[in-house]
Amino acid sequence: MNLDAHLPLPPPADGRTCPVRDVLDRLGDKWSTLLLVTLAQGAQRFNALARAVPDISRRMLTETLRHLERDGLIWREVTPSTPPAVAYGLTPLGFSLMPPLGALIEWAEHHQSKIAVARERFDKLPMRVREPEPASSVS
Amino acid sequence: MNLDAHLPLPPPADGRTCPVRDVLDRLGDKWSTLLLVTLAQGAQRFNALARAVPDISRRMLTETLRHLERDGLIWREVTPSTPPAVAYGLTPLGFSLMPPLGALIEWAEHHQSKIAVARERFDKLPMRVREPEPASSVS
DNA sequence: CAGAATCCCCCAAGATACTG
DNA sequence: CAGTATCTTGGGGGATTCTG
Repeated sequence: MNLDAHLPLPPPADGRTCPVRDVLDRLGDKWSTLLLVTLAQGAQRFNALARAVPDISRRMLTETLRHLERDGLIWREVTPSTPPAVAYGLTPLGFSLMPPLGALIEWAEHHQSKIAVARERFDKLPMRVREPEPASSVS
Repeated sequence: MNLDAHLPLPPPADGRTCPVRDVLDRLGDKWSTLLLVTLAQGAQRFNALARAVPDISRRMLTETLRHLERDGLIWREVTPSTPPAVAYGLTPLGFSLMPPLGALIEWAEHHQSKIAVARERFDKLPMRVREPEPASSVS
């Protein structure tokens, strides 16, 4: 398998100036991915999103949506009625993220059982199997 | 675009029991992705990894490697010589993650400029453009 | 309805020092 | 060389309360 074809990372060593880090860090926070996936099914209003992701606090919902909007991944539309209605949806840029993101999610779904097994095996290891005692033939 | 084809998420709303979260959370931490990508170029020894990723502390390097090993994404091989030599490399499971992960990285590289522009635009917004004063026609 | 503001806690992660 | 052990801090994120 040619990995370079998949991993054209010019500066993989430098973490500070690497712009890829910025993007990946965002996706790595607790709610961004989940919200993007939810919005991929269609534009939603604020409370609809809150219901779709029950365990998110209002604060984090607002904050995460703000970040995603800032990055241009979602749009925000205010209908100034009373009470106001605010809708969110994916931008074209946001939609363009879906295929790779979906692929990653599919990978996770497809291999979750293997990972669970690996974790179980690792955890029941006697803790010193990985560190074989240094042959005590010293005396 | 058919998003369901990319996003077969049975329980997208439940965050606690969703096993996809576990996996994605790991990839979302500060060093996992970078180490996986580095190891994709070939197995490396501990200090070689430390040199390849200069700004990681030894503690985080050890800890992140341990997590990845626990998840079955990388293997760890101890050669009990003096001084000991420990090598790390991707397992088949780890390699299987590379295509989707590489795709995500490519997406990030390809769209970083758009994101940068979006952020700039957002940040120079007068802060109240997004919140038009509610038409006070309520009487 | 859609947030803003505030308080608080936990832990990821850095720095430093020691070891087989 | 390849790690531990300990101390410390920033900020991510929860709970709660207030408002237009």
